[in-house]
Amino acid sequence: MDTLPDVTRASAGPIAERLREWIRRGVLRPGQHLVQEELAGELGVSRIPLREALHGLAAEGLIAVQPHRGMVVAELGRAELAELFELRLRLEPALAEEAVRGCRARDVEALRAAAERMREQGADAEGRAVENYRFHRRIYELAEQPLSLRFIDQLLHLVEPYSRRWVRSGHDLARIDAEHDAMVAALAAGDAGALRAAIVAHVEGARDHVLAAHG
Amino acid sequence: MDTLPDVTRASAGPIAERLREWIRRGVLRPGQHLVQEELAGELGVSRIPLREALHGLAAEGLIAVQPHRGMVVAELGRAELAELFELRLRLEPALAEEAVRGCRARDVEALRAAAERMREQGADAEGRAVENYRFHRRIYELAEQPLSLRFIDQLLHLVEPYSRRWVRSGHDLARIDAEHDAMVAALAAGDAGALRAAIVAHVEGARDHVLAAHG
DNA sequence: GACGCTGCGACTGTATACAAACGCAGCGGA
DNA sequence: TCCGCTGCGTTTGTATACAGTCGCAGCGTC
Repeated sequence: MDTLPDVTRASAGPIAERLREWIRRGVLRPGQHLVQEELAGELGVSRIPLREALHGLAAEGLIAVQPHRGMVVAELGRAELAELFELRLRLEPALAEEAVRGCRARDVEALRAAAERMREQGADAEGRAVENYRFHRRIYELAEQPLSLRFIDQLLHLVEPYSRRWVRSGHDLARIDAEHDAMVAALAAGDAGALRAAIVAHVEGARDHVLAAHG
Repeated sequence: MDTLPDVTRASAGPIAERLREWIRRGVLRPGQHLVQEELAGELGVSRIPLREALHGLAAEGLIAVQPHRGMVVAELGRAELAELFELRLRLEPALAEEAVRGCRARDVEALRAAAERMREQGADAEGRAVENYRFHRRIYELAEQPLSLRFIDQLLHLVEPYSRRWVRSGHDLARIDAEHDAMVAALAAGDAGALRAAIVAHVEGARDHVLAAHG
C-alpha cells in the first residue's frame, strides 16, 4: 500500500500549479520579488494557503525563501543550468529505455497525436511549449517509475523559464518536430537504443541553445 | 546572481528539519497519520508554520497529502525502493567523480575524521546513521553541484527510514567502515574510478539489504 | 440481518487579526 | 560631505477563530 504522490492538496495544490505555470510562462520572472498580499489578491485567496503553496515550490527549488525578507523566484546561473542539463541527461535517457518496455500500441498512437498537436501550433510559442511538455511527460509516464518522474518534473519545471526563450525565438521548429517523430518511431519499433539516442540529441540540443542564449 | 537554495525559512525551515529527523529516526513511521494539532503541540508552535513545513516535506515526497483527510508519512513499496536505489546509482557515482576534482588535502582529512567518528559509534545505530549521512554528504558537497546535492539529499531522506532497519540490525559494521576507508583513500589518491567503484559497491550493498529486509 | 440515512464529533482548510522584523527616509553629528 | 542613528511604514511570520469536510455511530427501513 504505497502512499506515494497525490500531490493534490486541498487548495495549496491548485495554487502551486498556477504559480508554476506563471513561472514557466514568465509571468513571474527569475529573481522577481513576490509580495504575498499582492499575489494572494490576484489568486483570490488569503496569504495562508498561498504561503503553503510557496513553501512547496521552495522545496522544489522554484522559489528561494529569505526569512523575514520575502520570497523570490529562483534564478539559475549558467553553472546551475549546465548542471541541470547534466542531470536531465543522466535521468531521461534511462527512463526512456524503461518507457519502451511499458509502451503499448495505443500509447504510440497517443504520442503520435501529441506530436501532431504540437506541430499544429505552428509558431505559437506558448502552445508549443505546453504541448512539448505534455509530449515528453507522456513518454516518461510509460516507464511507470513515479519517483523518477517526479524528479524529472522538477527538472523540467526549473528549466522552462529559460528554455522558453529559445522556443520563443522560433528556431529549429522543424528539427524539433522531426526529433519527436523519431522518438515516436523508436517507441513504435520498440527500439530502446534509438529512443535513447533521440532523447540525448534532443536534450543536448536544448542545452546548447539555452546555454548559448544565457551567456 | 543565483538565488538558489537558502532553504532556511523563518520557522518552517527548522520545523521541517525536525520532522525530517523524526521520520528518519522512525519516531514518525511510514504510513502514520499526522494529526496537526498534536504535532504542533509537541513542537511548541501553532498549526500555521507546521502546515507550511509539512507542505515542504510533501513536495520532497516525504509526506503524502490527502485533501481534507490529513497527511501521512510517505510509504514506499518494494518497487519504489528499488527505483530509489536505481536513481542513487545513477546520481551518486557521477557526483562522486566530480568530488575528486574539488577535493583538497584538508577535505580528505575531514573525511578521514568523519569516518573515524562513525567507527567510534560502535554498535550505536543512531550515532552511526547520523555520522554515515554526514560522511556521504560531505563527499558530495565537494562536487559543488548544488542541484545534484539537493536531489541526492531528497533520495537519502526518502530511504533512511528503511535503511535504518538494516543499520539497526548491526550487520556488516566492519565492511561498511572499510568501504568508507576505501572512499577516503580514493579521494586522497585523486582516483575517480576507484571512488566510483567504492560508491557503487556501497549503494548496491545497501540496496540488497534494504530490499531483502523489506520483502 | 443488511443496507442506507442522519446527526454528531473531530479534524482539516482558510480568513482575520496581531506581533515582529526589515529597510529606508530623515535627521544629527563628525 | 559622509556616516551612523532613529522612527515609521511596509511586509513577513504566527496565533486565534471560524467554516467546511469527512467518517462513524446510531437509527430506521427494506
